[in-house]
Amino acid sequence: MDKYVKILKNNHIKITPQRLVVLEYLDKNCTHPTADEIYSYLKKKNPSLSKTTVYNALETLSKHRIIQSLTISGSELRYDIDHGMHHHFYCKICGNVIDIELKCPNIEKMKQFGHKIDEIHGYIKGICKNCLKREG
Amino acid sequence: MDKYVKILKNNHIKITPQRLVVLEYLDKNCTHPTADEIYSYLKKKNPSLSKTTVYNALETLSKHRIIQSLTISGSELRYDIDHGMHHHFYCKICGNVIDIELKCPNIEKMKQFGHKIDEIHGYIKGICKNCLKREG
DNA sequence: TACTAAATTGTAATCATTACAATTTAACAC
DNA sequence: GTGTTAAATTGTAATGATTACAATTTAGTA
Repeated sequence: MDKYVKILKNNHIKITPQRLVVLEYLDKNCTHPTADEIYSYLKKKNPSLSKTTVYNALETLSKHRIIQSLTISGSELRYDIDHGMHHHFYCKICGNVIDIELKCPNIEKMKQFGHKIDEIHGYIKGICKNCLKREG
Repeated sequence: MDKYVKILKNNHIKITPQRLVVLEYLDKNCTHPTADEIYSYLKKKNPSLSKTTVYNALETLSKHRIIQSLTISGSELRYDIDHGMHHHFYCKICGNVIDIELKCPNIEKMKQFGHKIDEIHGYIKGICKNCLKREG
């Protein structure tokens, strides 16, 4: 069975072609795209696709923890296939979001506060390696 | 000399009453308010205050690292006096943002990636202690 | 194959933030 | 103190991401 069909089935999510292409896009493009970037790309091969559907699919997938939304840029949400704990770096110049493969050693300590923890995000902001080189 | 005047002077920021009240508000209210919350409150005693001015003041103060903006909620920016490294907890039910006084032990490890690091944000999302109690 | 709840679609609305032009003011020189 | 000027403030209009909603279509099941 198709990989993405299986993921939706396992999560008891109704299988639709729209959800499948959104999920596939996120699985194959680790660029942390915005909803609009996903929509614009998929629209080419799926002309009937609606942007609202992309938003709906992203919400459904997020709810089931298949993907996660990143608030790192502050002006729009970006999306990421959920592949284990890692952090993110946001470059203020080029706007790219880069995975930072570090675990958070604080997770255990968080428990002491008594809140129920669902998500942990580590956002680092600055200027990326490439932009540093280019800008001198 | 007034505490807030001194902060602006030290940062070579032109002193205006609008900037002073915004800074004072953030210093005295550690509730991580939105621009609109700051504006609404200050407007009462400063009827001529414009929301654009609040945004401008927040941007100026952020640029000089006197305050920082939090992208934790995803739908609006929240502001915080910059009082040393700490994390933030966002309650998905009541919307409150709570300080989490934990240092990030990863800061040293970040250097290996070669990016210039300006800001580090630790965002934890879930359900806060109070909402857990209330909702059972 | 038919049924039904749920998903998709397109349009319109919302809301935080930014752009911009006109007016006012802080800081500085005299 | 007064005059000058660049910068700040103000109000309005524009932008842009996201959400609301109603009509249509469809996935999953009997």
